Amino acid sequence: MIELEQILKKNNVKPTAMRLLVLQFLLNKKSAISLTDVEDYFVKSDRTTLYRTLKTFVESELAHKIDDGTGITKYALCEENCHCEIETDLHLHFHCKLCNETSCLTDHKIPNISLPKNFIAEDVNLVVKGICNKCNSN
Amino acid sequence: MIELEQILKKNNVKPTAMRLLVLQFLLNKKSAISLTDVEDYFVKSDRTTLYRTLKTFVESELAHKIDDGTGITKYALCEENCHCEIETDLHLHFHCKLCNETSCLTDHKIPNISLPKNFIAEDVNLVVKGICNKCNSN
DNA sequence: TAGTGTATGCAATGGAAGTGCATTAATTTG
DNA sequence: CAAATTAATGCACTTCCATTGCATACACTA
Ligand SMILES: [Mn+2]
Ligand SMILES: [Mn+2]
Ligand SMILES: [Zn+2]
Ligand SMILES: [Zn+2]
Repeated sequence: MIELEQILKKNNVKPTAMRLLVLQFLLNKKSAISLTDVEDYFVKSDRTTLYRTLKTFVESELAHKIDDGTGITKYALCEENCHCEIETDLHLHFHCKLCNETSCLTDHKIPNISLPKNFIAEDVNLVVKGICNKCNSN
Repeated sequence: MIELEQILKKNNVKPTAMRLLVLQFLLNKKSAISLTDVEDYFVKSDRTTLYRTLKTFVESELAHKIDDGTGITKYALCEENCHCEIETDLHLHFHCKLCNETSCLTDHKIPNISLPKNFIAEDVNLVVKGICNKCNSN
């Protein structure tokens, strides 16, 4: 678990006990998680602490926030060397209506969007809703 | 203003006084509006009525809901013959960080999104945030 | 005109994000 | 090591918006 510490330190986040645990939790998840998910798992910790832990992760570019349209903010760890850049890092997010899971399709980068004259793009959010591969095979 | 009635009737919405007024309000707006926008304009009407009016419009495909990432639901009238179909009707939405306005770029349809094997797309939300043409020229 | 269904208004609820402040833990400094 | 400073945590509270329940008013039909 020294590795966990390294990850945090690399991003200039002090490795507190709580942060290590939340990081581990995130690492184990293949799909994006909500604050409530973390809260339900770490029942003994305070919601605010968990909230701020996630916030810290996002601010230090360890994780990114996902607005999947459900109204509940999701979080997922960033890929190695991600800086959430619009051209290189931003990717498609998929929300399954059946299992209700949101996942990062990191291989599917946001396509180039042409905008009308004089519009400047600084951020893009692309969410596809539908049925995921797991639910589709049932 | 008989035209307004026609629009509502065409979509099987009974043309009450309130609905006609809200429809007119939407027609006059070039950018998307929030429930609070409507509420601020029609100060004498109840918020719930306005809320349900917008809901009715969305359900009868007269308008569409827009999740622009601000956390505040926006509404805009649909184009003629729109059925909010994923291939033909869904379009790009732009949110300006400066003037805080969200607009429908109806000429910019959602590009074809390739998904991994066995994923089914049923809905897509594409929002670009940045600086709009008006704010850019200042 | 009576009766039925829909629309409206008011009050209350719910869910989630975010903040203020006191307390505790960690770190720095003398 | 002890005192002082800084950072992290926990608890209570707030805010904001979406949504619902229910009573009343209105519109339309038989
Ligand atoms: Mn992602
Ligand atoms: Mn639109
Ligand atoms: Zn699924
Ligand atoms: Zn603008």
